[in-house]
Amino acid sequence: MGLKEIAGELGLSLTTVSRALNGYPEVGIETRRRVLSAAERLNYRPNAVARRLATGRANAVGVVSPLSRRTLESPIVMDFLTGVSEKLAEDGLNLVFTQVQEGHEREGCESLIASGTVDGLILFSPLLEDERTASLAELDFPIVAHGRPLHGISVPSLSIDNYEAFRQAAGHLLARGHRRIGLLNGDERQSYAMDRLEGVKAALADAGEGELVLAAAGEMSFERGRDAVAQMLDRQGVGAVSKEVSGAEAPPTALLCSSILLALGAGRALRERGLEIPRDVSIIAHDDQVAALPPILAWPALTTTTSSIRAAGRRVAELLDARIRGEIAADHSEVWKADLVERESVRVLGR
Amino acid sequence: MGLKEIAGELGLSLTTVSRALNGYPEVGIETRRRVLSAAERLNYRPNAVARRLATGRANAVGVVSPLSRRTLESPIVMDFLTGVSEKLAEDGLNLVFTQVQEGHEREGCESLIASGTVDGLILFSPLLEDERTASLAELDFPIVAHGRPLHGISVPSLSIDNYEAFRQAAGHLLARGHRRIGLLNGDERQSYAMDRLEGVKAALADAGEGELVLAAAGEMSFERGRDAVAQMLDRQGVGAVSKEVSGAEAPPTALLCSSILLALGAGRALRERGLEIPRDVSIIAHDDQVAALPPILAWPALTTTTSSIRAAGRRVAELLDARIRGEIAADHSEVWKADLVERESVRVLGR
DNA sequence: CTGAAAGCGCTTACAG
DNA sequence: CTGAAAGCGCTTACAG
Repeated sequence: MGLKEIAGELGLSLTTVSRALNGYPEVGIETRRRVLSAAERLNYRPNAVARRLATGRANAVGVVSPLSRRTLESPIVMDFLTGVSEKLAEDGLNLVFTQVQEGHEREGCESLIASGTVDGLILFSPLLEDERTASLAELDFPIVAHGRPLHGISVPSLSIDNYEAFRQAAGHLLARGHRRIGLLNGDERQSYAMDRLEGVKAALADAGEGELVLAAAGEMSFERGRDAVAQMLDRQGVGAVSKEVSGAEAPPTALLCSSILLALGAGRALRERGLEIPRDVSIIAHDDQVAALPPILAWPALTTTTSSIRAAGRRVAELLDARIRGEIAADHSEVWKADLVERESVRVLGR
Repeated sequence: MGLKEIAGELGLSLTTVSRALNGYPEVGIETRRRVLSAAERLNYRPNAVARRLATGRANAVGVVSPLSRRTLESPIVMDFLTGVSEKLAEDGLNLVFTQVQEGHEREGCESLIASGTVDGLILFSPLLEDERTASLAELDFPIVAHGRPLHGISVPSLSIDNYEAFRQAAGHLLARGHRRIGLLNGDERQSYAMDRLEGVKAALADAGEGELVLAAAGEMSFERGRDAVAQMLDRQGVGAVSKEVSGAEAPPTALLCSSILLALGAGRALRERGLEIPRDVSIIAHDDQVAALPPILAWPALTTTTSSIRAAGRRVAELLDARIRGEIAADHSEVWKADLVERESVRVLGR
């Protein structure tokens, strides 16, 4: 069931059979018909490995994602991957998935590249924001990043406008009378989290009033959301929230959360202390539109800044495809706007 | 930076260089040293594609997972994948990930196999339980399944003892005075869900009392959990639950849920109607120990049957490795026991 | 202990 | 429109 068998069967050369199968124009119409039907009949499947070696094209792309940090965000990674693989499947490309220990991203990429098993690489968010992996951009290999690259790296990238999304979200709260705002952010060494922090600050500056009374950064897990809020409340006194004690030491009346999971954790800490959303504390969270974690998981349903991570995955795969074909430049970058979707977790404060 | 360069540099043959690099014993100690240091100096990376073609070994395994049904369970798939990829990374194997449209599992597997890019295949749960993919077992290709294969297929597999887990969970409820039990199950065409249903039935039979008053099967999402319980309550009247009206038409006092997400949805439906867990309804859910979805996501924390899907992923990868090397038989199967972990979602009913 | 040569299954100039 | 031949970068009998 190799090319050779077909050629033998038909009394043709390997060359002709190969060309007929690959749709080269110079093959006679009748010859092509015969080849195609023989291939069908013999259930011929080309050996991708041999083809790779001959053409130098792997027909596969790699996705590199750091292990430990990501695990807690697994639904997000998975939805991204689903988007990527949908698009790749349409184009007949394989997806080689590599999780690497944090800090070993560079090696992971290099060995994938050197092994010749991929034509291009997708970096999931934080990678390019790590100094150690910054040099990957100079590797002269097709790479597309999800996330805004730092350090002046020029890699094609797709990111969402985190700055604007969180500026708008904070503005939304300020317009509804909130003055003490908290931010439960992701790891602020990563651009998306940095941008969100800056966005919140910008909104406060624009408004000329209000302050950021809690700014926690780190892992975006349920536990951390709960712990951060619990700590704050226990330190400042639970009563402070509902009684709206003023002053710098008073807890926030509203929380911006970088993920649904973080918001769920925050909600738990509040509820454990008898506080209610949005009566006592309002919440806006960022929603990657992960099927497994809808904003209605929270009670009440969360107001969110929304952007589909799955659609982003699709688009990143498209961009990588284009990049491999040399159709887009190394500094191509796309920025998607996130939508503010109002639900039930924000209260208008009386004056 | 190929073998040829090193050979040229050192005045050795390709043969010797290749053998030195691959640790063959018949190479002179001094020769090996020189080759190794030259390889290091020239930053030699073997071309995996060429090696594949020459050896017939791909040094990669494929994971095939159906697309649509899985998306809602993405954290589970992802944690499984993480387990698999951890183990594969240790062994220097690549992971080729393929999501296929439901019903196209067979094609997905076949084309991966035919392409020669993988040495073995991992089937994620439901695959082998589909008649169309049953024939894969006869393909004479190393395959390991996660889940209990149906139809007398003999593929090495790892599964958890779903029957026993749910029998025990139902027994736990029966022992605490519950007589009307509901089951929110996954798709019962799949073995894990079938087994859970049977387990519950067995417990009821053992006890000689109690009945299954709600048995819903389908997608394991938050929405479906909520809708199934909402429908039931709205049909039978909310009051019926807390007042513990007896009779066949009365709603369950306890719910067994095949996933945390399902339990969260059920909890939502209850809360929306003013019912509380476990005061009005007790819940036990199955927990795959997915980092993103801990049982404390629910309020109160859920009592669960627990088994790590990530550890299962690791083990499945190990089994596939062994299978590829011919170390285990086609009918090798492992069954893991799930642990019943008590938390706060089960109430003892007064008599 | 080392090397010349064939081969893995394709693709693709090159020649006709 | 078709074919003979070289080549992709390795591995591995086989011979010495």
